[in-house]
Amino acid sequence: MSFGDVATKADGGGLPPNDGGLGPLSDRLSLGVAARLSRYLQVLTQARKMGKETISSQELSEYTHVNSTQIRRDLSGFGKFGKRGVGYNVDSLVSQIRKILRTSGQHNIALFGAGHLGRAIAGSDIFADHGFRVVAVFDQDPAKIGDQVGPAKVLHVDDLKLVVDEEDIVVGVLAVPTAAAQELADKLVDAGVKIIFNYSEALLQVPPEVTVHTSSPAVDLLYALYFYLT
Amino acid sequence: MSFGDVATKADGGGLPPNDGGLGPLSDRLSLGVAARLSRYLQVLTQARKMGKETISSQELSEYTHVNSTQIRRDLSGFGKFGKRGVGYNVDSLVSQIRKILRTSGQHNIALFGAGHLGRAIAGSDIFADHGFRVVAVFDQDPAKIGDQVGPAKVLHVDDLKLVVDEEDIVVGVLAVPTAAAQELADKLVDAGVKIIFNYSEALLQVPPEVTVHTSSPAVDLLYALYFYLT
DNA sequence: TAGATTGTTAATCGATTAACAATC
DNA sequence: TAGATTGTTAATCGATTAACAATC
Repeated sequence: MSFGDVATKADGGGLPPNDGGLGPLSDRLSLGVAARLSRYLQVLTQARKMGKETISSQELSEYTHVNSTQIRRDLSGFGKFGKRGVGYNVDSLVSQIRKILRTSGQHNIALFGAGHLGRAIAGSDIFADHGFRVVAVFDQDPAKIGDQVGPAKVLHVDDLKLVVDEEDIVVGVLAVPTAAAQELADKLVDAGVKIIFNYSEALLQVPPEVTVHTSSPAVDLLYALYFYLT
Repeated sequence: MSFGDVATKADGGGLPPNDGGLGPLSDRLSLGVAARLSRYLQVLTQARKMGKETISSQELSEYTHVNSTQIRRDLSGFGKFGKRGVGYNVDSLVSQIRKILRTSGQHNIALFGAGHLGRAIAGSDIFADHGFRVVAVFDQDPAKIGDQVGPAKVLHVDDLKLVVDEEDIVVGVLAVPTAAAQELADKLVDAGVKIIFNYSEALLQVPPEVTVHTSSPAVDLLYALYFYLT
C-alpha cells in the first residue's frame, strides 16, 4: 500500500555512491531505520524517566531486541552522538532522534470510544510521553457525552469535523467495537485525519492518502509463543 | 557497495539446489517469516469472520503492508496452498499457518490488573480469536478481589503460582501502572511464566529464558507520523 | 478461451554480524 | 594506564522487487 511505495522511493535509484550511509541528501529515512529510531526513542524516554543519564548500545539492544552493532550504525549515520568507553547521553540522544524523526513538537489526537479501552488510553502516559495529546474524545452513546475522560470531555460525533479543523488533528484513534470501526473510520477520513490507529479487529478500508495502523497484541503473542514452543 | 560476487554465489554454491526455499529440514522459522505469518493469520482470521472465502496475495498485501510477492514466497515455501487465478482459501490457509506456527491449540494466559485496560483486554475478542484464553485475573487492590472481569473472577496475587501451575499458563499480561510492573513481572517469572506481555512503560528486567514484549502504540504512531510529515 | 493470480526465478538492496582500531 | 564502548569496515544472509510462465 502506501507504505510499499515509500519503500521503493526510499533510496531512489542511482544516487552518488560516496554518500556513506545516510547523508543529508536522502531526505527520507528508510522504513526500517525510522521504525528502529522510534523504538530507541521509546526506551530512551523511559530510561530518562528512571533517571538514567547514559546508556550503551548494548543496553539499548537488550531492551529493543535490535543488534547493538546496528544501533551504533543507525546512530552514527546522523552524527557522532556517543562517547567511546561511556555510551550515549540519554537526554541528548532523545533530542537528536526527535529531530531526525521530525517529531519534536506536540501532536493532537482525537480518540473514538469512551469505554474501558478509551479511558485506559486517555488516562495513560503512553501517548503523552511522546508528545501526543488527546484533545478530544468522541462516543456514539449519548449517555456518555459530557463525561470526563482523562484530560478531555466526551463530545458528540457531529462535532468531529469542527474539532479536527480547530485543533489541527492529524491522528485518530479508534477504541471502539469492531462492528462500528469502519463507519467511524469513514468519518475520521472525512474530517481530514491522515493517520488512523485502529484498536478494533476490523479490516479498514481507507483512501490511499490515509495510513491505518492496526494494533495486534495477539499477533505479537503468537510470534513470541512460536519461539517458546520450538 | 556493489556486490558482484553475490551474483556468482547465487547458484554457484555446492548445496542441493532442489530443496526449494524451506524444506522440512529447517526446523525453526526465521524471525521475519514467523512475524509475517502471524500477521497474515491476523488478517485471515478477521477476513473469515467477515465471511470471506478466498483471498489473493494482493489483498493480503494491502492489509498487512507486506509485498504480495513476498507473501506468495513465504507461503509457497510450505506447500502449494493457492489456486492460480483464484487466490487462497481463507479457512484452509488459517489452518495451514496455525500448523506451521504450531499454535493450533488453546493457550491460557494470566492477566494482571483489573483497571480499565485489564477489563478492556479481558472483554475483547482480540486474544480469544487467536486461541488465547484469559483464565485468571489478578489485582493487588483487595477491594477488587472477587469482581467479575470478562470471563474470570479477580484473584489474590498469592494464588498466582498455584493457578499458573494448575492451568498450565505460559503467558502473563501486565496491564498495571508502570511503577508496579517490575515487582509483578518478578512474581510472574517466579510462578513459571515464560512470556510476559507488558502494557506498562516499565523497562522490565527478566532472566534470559523469559521473553518480554512491550506494547508500544506511541512508537507506531511516531513512525506513521514521520512518513506523513515527510 | 480470456482474465486473473499463483509459484518461481533472478537481481538488487538492506539487515545482520563479527571484528577491531580509535578513543573516552 | 586499563577497561569499556563507540564508530566503521567487510562479509554474509535475508528481504524486496519485477517479471513471467504455469495454470486455475
